[in-house]
Amino acid sequence: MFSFDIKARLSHSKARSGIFDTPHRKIRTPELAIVATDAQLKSLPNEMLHELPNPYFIVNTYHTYTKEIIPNIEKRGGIHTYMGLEDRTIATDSGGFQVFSLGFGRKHKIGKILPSKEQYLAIGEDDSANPIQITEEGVKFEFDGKPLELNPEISMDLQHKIGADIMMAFDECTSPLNSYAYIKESMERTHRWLDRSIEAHKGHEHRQALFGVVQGGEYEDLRKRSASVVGSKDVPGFGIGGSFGDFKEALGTTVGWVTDILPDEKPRHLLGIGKIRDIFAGVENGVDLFDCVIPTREARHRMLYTKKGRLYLRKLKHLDDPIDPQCSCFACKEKIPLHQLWDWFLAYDSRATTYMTIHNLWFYAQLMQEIRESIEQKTFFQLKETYYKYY
RNA sequence: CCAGGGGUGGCGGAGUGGCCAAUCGCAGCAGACUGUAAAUCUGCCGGGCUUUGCCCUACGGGAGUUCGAAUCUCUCCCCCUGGA
Repeated sequence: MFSFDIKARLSHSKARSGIFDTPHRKIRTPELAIVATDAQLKSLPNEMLHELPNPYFIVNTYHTYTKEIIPNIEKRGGIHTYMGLEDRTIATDSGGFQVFSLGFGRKHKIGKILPSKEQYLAIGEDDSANPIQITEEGVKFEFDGKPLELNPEISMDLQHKIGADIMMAFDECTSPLNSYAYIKESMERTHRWLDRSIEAHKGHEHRQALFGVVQGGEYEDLRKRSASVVGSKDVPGFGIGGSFGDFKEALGTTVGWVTDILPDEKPRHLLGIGKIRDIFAGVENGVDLFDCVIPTREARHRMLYTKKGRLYLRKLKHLDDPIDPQCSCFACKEKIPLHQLWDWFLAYDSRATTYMTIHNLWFYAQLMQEIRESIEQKTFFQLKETYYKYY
């Protein structure tokens, strides 16, 4: 269980394809996890989940905890039966990301990827009035008026209850606005939290794979330090989190510092990354697993993924054609015309976002398969060229 | 025919003498979205320009009052609600 077999490697690159054996499925890598924050996909009825082509999903511990979904998951005997996905690999995020996204990130209305240097200078570092208190012990916050707490032990306990195949160690995701000193301090705390996560996970190793998470922001020395500390732990795989630099091209380089040091024979999951260019950059730098809200969120925002790039439904709303005649998703197979999707959208008919979500998920499933095959057939760089024309 | 209430930008609907080219919502146009507080958010949205400003045309039509009117008066047209 949790063996990782690398099937093919690409020369002049760190890219590899492989098979990660998890209790519910052997997933072929590279693969992207679809984000099901509340143990369900937004805009998609649970009954339809098992009809999706995607083999890998990720559920959020923070949200299932605060919304008290976990007891229901337990009652159904775990996340796989709860979601009706007995034959898929499911991961859980630790809740650590919310420390950032609901704390510092929300205060500054910023994601972990910095939009521009100007914004950085305009905002500066200011961590006052962070609604979430972070200490060595863990994190205290309020939800719906009631005080709650999250720390490595609590996160592990909750993730055990959810029962996913892959779990993430409890970490803190820092912002590009944080100082070097803060990112270093936070990273070291994340390392200590990793030891506590591993300790709290004892006895569950056969059933659930705990991934240690590498942090260190955009700094080479911190990333390398984190990779060597986290990489030395006896865990079956690794997450790579945080921000990767103040311009998008830095992602590959930053990830590369980490994957050079992490044990080669274990899988790496690049947390929360999923733009198409970034997937290619990640794969090229030795990433095996990804997860991202982009396919689902953008579908709800009427952005359709096709081989010819991202398409605004708004601009195609008069067309009688399906989204992509080559695609085999439900929307395209049923030849649902673009104008119909638009009419549904205007009428607040959920079929609009449901079909668009399904389409984008199909697109990403297909993309990941093409990437795997291209590594095995040594055509990865041609494939990358093709996609870079439109993405 | 009488009484009352209305007619505002593509639509809905504010405004009732100057700060009104006119709040706001919808639709329209452009963009964003990376371990999901997101079917969300941002910008534009009468026309033209030398676009932190200027000019033109505009709040049913016309005529007035006034330094100044979408806002007041008169008149005409149209719509709605009661009553003959």
